[in-house]
Amino acid sequence: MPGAHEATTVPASKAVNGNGKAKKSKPTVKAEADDDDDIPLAAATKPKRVAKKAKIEPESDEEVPKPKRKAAPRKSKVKEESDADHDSEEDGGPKKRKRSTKRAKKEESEDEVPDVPKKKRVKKEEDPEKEKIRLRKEKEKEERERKKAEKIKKEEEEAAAVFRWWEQDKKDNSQKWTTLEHQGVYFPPPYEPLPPNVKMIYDGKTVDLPPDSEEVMGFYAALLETEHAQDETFNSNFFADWLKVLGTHPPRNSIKIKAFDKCDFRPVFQYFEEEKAKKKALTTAEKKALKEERDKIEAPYAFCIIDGRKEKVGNFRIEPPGLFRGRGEHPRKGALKQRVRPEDITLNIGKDSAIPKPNMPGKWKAIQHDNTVTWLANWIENVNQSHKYVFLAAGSSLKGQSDMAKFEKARELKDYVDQIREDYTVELKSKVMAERQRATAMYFIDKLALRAGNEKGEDEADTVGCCSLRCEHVTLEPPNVIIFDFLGKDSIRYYNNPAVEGQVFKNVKIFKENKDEGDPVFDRVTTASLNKHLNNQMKGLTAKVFRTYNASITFQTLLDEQQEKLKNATFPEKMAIYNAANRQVAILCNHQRAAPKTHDQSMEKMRFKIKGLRYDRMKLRHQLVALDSKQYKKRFDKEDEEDEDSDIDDDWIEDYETQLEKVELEKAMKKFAKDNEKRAADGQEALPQEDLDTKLEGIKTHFAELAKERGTGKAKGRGDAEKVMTALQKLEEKIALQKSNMSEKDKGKEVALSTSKINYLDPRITVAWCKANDVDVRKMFSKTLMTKFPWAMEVEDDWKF
DNA sequence: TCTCTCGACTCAGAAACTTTTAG
DNA sequence: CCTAAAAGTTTCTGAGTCGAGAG
Repeated sequence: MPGAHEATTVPASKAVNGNGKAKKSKPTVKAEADDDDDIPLAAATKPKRVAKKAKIEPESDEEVPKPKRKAAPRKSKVKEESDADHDSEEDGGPKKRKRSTKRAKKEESEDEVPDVPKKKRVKKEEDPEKEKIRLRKEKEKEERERKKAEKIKKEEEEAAAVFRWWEQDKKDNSQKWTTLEHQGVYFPPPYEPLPPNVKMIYDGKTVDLPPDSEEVMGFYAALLETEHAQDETFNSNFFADWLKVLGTHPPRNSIKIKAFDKCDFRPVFQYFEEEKAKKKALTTAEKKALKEERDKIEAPYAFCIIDGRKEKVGNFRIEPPGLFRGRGEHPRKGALKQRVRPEDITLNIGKDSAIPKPNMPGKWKAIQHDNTVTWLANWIENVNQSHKYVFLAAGSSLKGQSDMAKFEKARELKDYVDQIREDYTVELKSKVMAERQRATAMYFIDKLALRAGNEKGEDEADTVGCCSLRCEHVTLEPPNVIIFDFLGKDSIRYYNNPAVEGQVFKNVKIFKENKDEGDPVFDRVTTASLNKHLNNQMKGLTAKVFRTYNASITFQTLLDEQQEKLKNATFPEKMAIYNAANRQVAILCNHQRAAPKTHDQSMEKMRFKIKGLRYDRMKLRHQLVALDSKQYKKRFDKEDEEDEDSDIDDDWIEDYETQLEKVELEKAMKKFAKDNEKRAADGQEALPQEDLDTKLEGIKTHFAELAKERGTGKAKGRGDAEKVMTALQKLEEKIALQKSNMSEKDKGKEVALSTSKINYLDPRITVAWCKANDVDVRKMFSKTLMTKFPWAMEVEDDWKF
């Protein structure tokens, strides 16, 4: 790879290596196009060096994003107080928190149980049956509420129990722990052979496989109706690996498996489906019992003791064997991922800690006591020889610390970013090709939030990032648009056509000259060289810091811009504003998801619903015409109205009304039947049939009237014009809301918000925003996020990124 | 020096599972 | 109120980034 890479870069490399005469390959066309190109080399480099120095002493105070500490005025005190009552937790105040929280917790949890049984005696008059039902319901409701409250209490307790590392002064970071105890890893249960009647078929004959080869066959059978089974690479990798297993574990009924096409895995697939259905059919209680049992077995593995504190372990379950599911065009997808055994695993544990015993036969590969790393166990996976680790959970102190450090580093960039931008803007015109390329790459990383883009091997999917972009990935569209179209991380397509600065456009044009589609755009830049340069500009700065910085600063800015709208907003409105900002960041970072399978369908549903609302609105308008046509004319523009509702024609109305009528008739009948059932159960006489008949007749008459109104532009009024106006108003709002919901939903169908929320948005932005706008943070952060970000929860409402 | 490889960590979307909402 | 579907959350594990050290 490296060799090939070098070989393809001839023209540009010559240009640069020539150093003094670097110019020579460039020429001609563009020389006259950009005059600024001939700044002498010395001049181009010198100011940069000066600038660099200046940067290291952070004397530069003139950055733009200045809205720091005092920017936002305190939000209304009143609100803060009034909503504080339910969470006594949070207003414990910063000072006494440490001691008091723990104690308070205990007390609360103790005296919380007794106050439950209170509803017991209720008037026993009226209908005893009804009374019973009512009682039961109330109890259930109480129960639910109690559970909810308990859950919240528990959560708060857990929160109170976390080690408040962010209040300590942090020191040396190279040592990650002093003592470390843990239970090792949890191996999945051994393979259980299929029941004897479940067999795959080869060339029309059932195959009697021994467990080892049957297991691998089952891995594939389970995927029969997924995309994987349609993939040639996947199939051939699977088949090759399975044949190897079959070599040592051949069918017991001496069938020779040779051709993939002759394999029929369907019976096994069907068996799996049945098992799945059985599992799904279990009652809630049964499922719960199973889960409890599992949790009990796993409990010892779920926590470790680090420096004397109990903390959660992340992925202590060893990955079960299966078929490797690489993303995109991964050449190894479908390969057999073998069962991991104790012999594969190295444990990292404290010197004085007891060595755990594996939960399956075998001995650990090795035991080490390296406290400069954070992992508890590691092994090398057989498909790509990649290292796998067991780490602590996201909410642990170790992870929390580095997470916070990441955001602090990104915030530090605020103080440098202006200078850095200035520098690379100058370097965009550098005579030194390497510098010019680097500056251009930095421009993309900064403006477009591209990833660094390391080199990749032959045995991986062909994806790229900034530094590894190839000519085929960027298309120039004069005067200044660059079209990016490439597969990035996880083979997710990045497509964007930003207008760029003229110099950047020119540069890319130069970089692409005399190269083939498959040649790198930046042949003189590597992620290592780029990061080295960035580190010179700011200690600890790397390409990925820009992504964090840009995501968070964008988010903060967007939220700040919406501040006005938030003043009197309802909760859903606030939520919408927050999510809109979140979405914009996700788009910047190109975080995608597969559109939900049911998306189109649910869009159609919404559209239909809105049309129904518009029908209702039309009827109301027609009522108004009948009641007070002057008022109507005053309020509505006939043209507009007809325009928007042009799809509501008489045919559609007829269909719709027929449908409505049918539904209503059915509803009435159902209700009648149900009422009678109930009465029968209560020993009462059934309602007379004519009750129903009258009702049905009424409905029919109503719809007959509607049918008559069709096309007249008028409708029978109910109530006065005033009332109709009010109803109309409400309906308008409802329609607008539904429409906006629909368009938001559609816009967001392929955008994944979660990735940025978890990894890129400084949680303190959210916490401060929630405090300032009187929103419960738990509405914006799921439980896991809450436990992931304990360090962010105490910022003031005016905190800014 | 510079490049290459290894190791350890963050970040990524899909799948599985759970809770909420709609009908 | 009950069920089914949708929405939301958590788990899973693959795919990146990037520093360090060897050659």
